[in-house]
Amino acid sequence: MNWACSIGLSTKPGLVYFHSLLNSHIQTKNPKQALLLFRQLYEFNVKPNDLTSSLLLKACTSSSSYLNSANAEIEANQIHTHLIKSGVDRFVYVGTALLDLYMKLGRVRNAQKLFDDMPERDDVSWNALICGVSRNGRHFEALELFVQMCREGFRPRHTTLVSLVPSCGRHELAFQGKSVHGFGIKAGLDSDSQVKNALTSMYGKCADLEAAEVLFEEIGDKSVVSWNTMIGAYGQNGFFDEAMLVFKRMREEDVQANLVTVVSLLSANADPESAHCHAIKTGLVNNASVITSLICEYATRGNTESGELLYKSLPQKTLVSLTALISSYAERDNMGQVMECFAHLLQLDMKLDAVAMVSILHGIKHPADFGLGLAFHGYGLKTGLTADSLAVNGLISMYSRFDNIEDAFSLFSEMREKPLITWNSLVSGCVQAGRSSDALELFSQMKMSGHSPDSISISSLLSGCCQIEYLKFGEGLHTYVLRNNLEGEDFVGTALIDMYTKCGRIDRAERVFKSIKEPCLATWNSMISGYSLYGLEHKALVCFSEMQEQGLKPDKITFLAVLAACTHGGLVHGGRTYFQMMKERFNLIPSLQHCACMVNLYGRAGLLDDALMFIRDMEIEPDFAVWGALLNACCIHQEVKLGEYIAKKLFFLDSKNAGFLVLMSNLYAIKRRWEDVARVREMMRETGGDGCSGISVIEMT
DNA sequence: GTAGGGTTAG
Repeated sequence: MNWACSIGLSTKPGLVYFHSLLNSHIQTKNPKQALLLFRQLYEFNVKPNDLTSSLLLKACTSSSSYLNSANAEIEANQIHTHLIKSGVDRFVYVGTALLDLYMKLGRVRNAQKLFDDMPERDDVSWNALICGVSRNGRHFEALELFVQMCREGFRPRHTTLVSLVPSCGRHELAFQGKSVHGFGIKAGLDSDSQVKNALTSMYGKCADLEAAEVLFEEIGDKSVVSWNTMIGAYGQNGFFDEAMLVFKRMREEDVQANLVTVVSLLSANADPESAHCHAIKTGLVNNASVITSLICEYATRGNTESGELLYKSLPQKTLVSLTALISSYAERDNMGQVMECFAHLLQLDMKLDAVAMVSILHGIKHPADFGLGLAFHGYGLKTGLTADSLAVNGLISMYSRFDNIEDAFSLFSEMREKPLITWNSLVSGCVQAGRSSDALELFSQMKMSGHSPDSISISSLLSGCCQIEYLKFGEGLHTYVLRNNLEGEDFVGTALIDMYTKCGRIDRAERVFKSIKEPCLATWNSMISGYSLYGLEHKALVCFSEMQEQGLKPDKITFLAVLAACTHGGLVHGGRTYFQMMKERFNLIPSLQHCACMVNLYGRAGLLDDALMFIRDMEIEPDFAVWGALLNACCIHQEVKLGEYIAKKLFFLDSKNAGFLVLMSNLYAIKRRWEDVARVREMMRETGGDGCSGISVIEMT
């Protein structure tokens, strides 16, 4: 009662007062105060009505940080119970507000049940349902509901389209998106500028920039949102200069940039300095979203410390900014820091969403962390996150990383909507786990289910063909590539070259390579290593210089291929020169693989002293492969003494790896030292490796 | 209505 006195009320405050107070809490996005006020109603013996409840629900949905808190869900259930008890749940608009709250909490199933049980529905409740389903990533379902809504005689409004259209902003639904656009035109809803913005964005996300441009130019009153949409459309498709030009036009037309403009420009990477400058000038640099974008910029450049500092500078921590940090740790295999972030998130009373979950799962790579992966799977089941295809996708990838294909498959089969990306995850999971036949089987299933495999599916499948040397299937994929105009894609070209090389058809690999207009670095690399694999070292080296003439800078993989080519051709001097070039001209630090390659080069040429000196001068500790290369050379040149010395080293490095014993046994055999051969064979039996395990695959035609 | 954190590939 003190509270009433303090604002000068001598009599019991009426419901109207509470409503206006609730309204102000909605304005200030303060659900906690709204809930407190609602509880106080009972102290005054005031009975809330349907409007009170709907205002309370609206207040709850007004703040995203509240929706992300662990309490929100419990309180939503309490409100729901209260609504049923007081009987106000029969009002359509109250039910719709509750549905909206459940949707924003990610509880799609609860919301859907609510909708199914509604005594009556109107177009607003349909809109809320479609909007929620769409925002929760169930895009195909959103489309189905839209059709159902029309069938049941409800007339979609422009808000319906604005809710639905973002769901069509993905390649697999591009066709449906066009249909919805057509529907909008027929229904006369397309003149609305919000609808046009949504459609522009949709076309941008489907990489149909021409359609996006046409729509954008059609918008008579281009708002800052329209401009941002077009900047984003260009940026997402890699047209950074065009994004910058639109930004210039926008400024010429005196449209004030907002934070979304800055964020879009930052992610479009179009001259980040000027975007940053602009942000500072306009004061937008203090904004949390802008800072989050900067955290990402630093993270992608490997500068986690700056990211951390920026995060600490944020007055209000958000899930998005924390996710940016988490993913930069996960990327760098720093699960310790990732888990600290997770603990921090719990302290902040937040919960994971699908993106945050995926970021964490991405960092789970080492067998020791597999338990964590299982725990997060459990977390997903408990919080309902596993209904989101994005989160399931992360789980499928995680399980495949540990060769746990059965669990990946069972997650997959339980999914109602299977987006292309999930098929791709499973396909690449199978290939990585060495189960290429399963991957190829999935390919036909995915076509049967109506998906058109994209460049990612094809590149994964092609590398599966390498694994089982399945040339015929690879050729089939090549035809698919040509029929669907995917040959221009970097990944596809590279994978094709790789497949043909590994399946014994260097001629075809060469033909594919020559058909590519502008090969990227990886494509050049796979051609160079193809040549070197076939002992065509001169072709490999010509390729290497042509690549540089095109203005491309070789990387570590290029040099692995080049050094291998020199080894095959016995080009000792060349190899030495390229090794120097790699370090001095291109500032690349040689890895153990490069060093093993050099030892191999010297060793095969019989320069065992040079090989030894090379190992002595190495800046990193030589590993099994480096010493193994030298032992191999000893076999070739029948150097028993040195061989024995190296074999001892190898034994201490990894006594379980029987490879060196095979080499030693061969070495003794060449020298006809049969007693020693027998001794080594005995050791092989003791270590468990018979030294002869291996398989060959012959494709039956 | 617009963006920011994220998954699949050589």
